[in-house]
Amino acid sequence: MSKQITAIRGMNDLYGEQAEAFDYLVNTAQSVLNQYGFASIRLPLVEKTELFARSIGEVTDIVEKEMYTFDDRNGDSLTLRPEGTAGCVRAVIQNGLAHNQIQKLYYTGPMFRYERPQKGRYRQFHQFGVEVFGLDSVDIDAELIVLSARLWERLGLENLELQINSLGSQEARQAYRDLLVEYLEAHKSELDEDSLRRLESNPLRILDTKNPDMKAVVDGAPKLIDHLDAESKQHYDELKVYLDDVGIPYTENPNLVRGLDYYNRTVFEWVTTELGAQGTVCAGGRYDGLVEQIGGKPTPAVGFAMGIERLMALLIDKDLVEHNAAPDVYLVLAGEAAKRPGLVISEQIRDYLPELTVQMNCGGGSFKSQFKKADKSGARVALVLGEDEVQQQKIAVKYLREDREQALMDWSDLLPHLSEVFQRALHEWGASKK
RNA sequence: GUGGGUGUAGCUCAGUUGGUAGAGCGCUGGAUUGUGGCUCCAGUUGUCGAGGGUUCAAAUCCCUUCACUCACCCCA
Repeated sequence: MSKQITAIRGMNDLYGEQAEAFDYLVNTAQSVLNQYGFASIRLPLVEKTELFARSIGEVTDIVEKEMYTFDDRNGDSLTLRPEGTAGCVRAVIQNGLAHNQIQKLYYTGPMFRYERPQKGRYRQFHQFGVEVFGLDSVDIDAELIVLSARLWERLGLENLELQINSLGSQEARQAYRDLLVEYLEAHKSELDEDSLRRLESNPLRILDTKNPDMKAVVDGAPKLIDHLDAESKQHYDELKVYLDDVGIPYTENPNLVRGLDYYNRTVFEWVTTELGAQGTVCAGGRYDGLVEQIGGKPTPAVGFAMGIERLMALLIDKDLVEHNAAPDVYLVLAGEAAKRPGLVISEQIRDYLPELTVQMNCGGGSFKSQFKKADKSGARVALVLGEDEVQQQKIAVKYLREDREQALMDWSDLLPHLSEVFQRALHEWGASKK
């Protein structure tokens, strides 16, 4: 026996309940976004490596050690996208979409990061991203938060906490960063190993530490919110007013920073305590400088991304997935001789009553086991097609889960009666169910 | 990259102080039932994650390795 080929670590097959949850989530998100007038954009999975280096930040962990990077046959360095914003911004610039116009876009698909897998974190994971270009004022920041809240409501998700913060302008943030480093240098002896490393790479992230021993140091640190530039301060205050207006509760988290370099001003996260360590289910913010940084004209921009696997896990845990509708009709074939006409008749039903879903039993099985399958499928009625001694070339409509039959008729009579019989059957079934 | 836990049937797992494997679910067939739901009977599948070692004998003890999983880190 040859060695079994397995999937790549951290890249999972989704089937059954999970696949259903995935599709349900994406479809629902899409429908909400369409409701808000956002348009779909489909983007490549592979981009030039330089794009991510320039946008995400050269010294982030993502770029330094988590990207799937390889050489194309012509020697270009390419990378499987580790996130969606960079590619979206590139596409918007390249296609002139931000030229004196506003774009409200959404996309979904796989992202790739070489990380050690754990709950809610995989090497191939999926995001649903939303990006808006060309709007500077805070009402769009608010709309993004509001529409995400509506999505949670549509999905039936409760207990998601909204955390907000402002990073200020690039300049204010830089100035604050210097101030923070100065403070932390003075308290270097109290810092843990991770924080000492971050002091070099990304000092703002020290504020976000999970180490309780660091609480005192972090609490004593200067707050970014106290060092915002005036415009950002006003922008942030307005955001809170908008959120109050629509009645969306939020928590101000002064330690909420971003792993990606390009954010400024508004940042927000929807978090849950029900998923273990990976509690952020949706995160985003403003990135006004990024378009220019990647080579476009200065264009304000704001967006967010949802982690599909994490939301899926919540939906499944709470049994919130709206399942695919059961078939209306399950075709039971009594005897070998019924197989051939079975296909013909099931197609005739689909032609005649295209709104019905018809599942045909294929591959045989005993009469009894076919009924078991019919029952399991959740179908409303079983259409029994028989050519054996019992059925004698008759069609029988049987109500599943009820002690009711049945309209026997010859095959040749099927089509004229089909509509009437089914409609009556389905109607009565529906009525009895209520 | 670091640390903990776990690998036995398609799934969930049991397997006592070492004696070459079991249950439930599922699946298949049958009995009963109003040709399906409940009940009952029968059948079905394993290189016990992989490689090596100790032993008369290893799922069980030792070493190595791989995979899964949780946490750190990172992040959606």
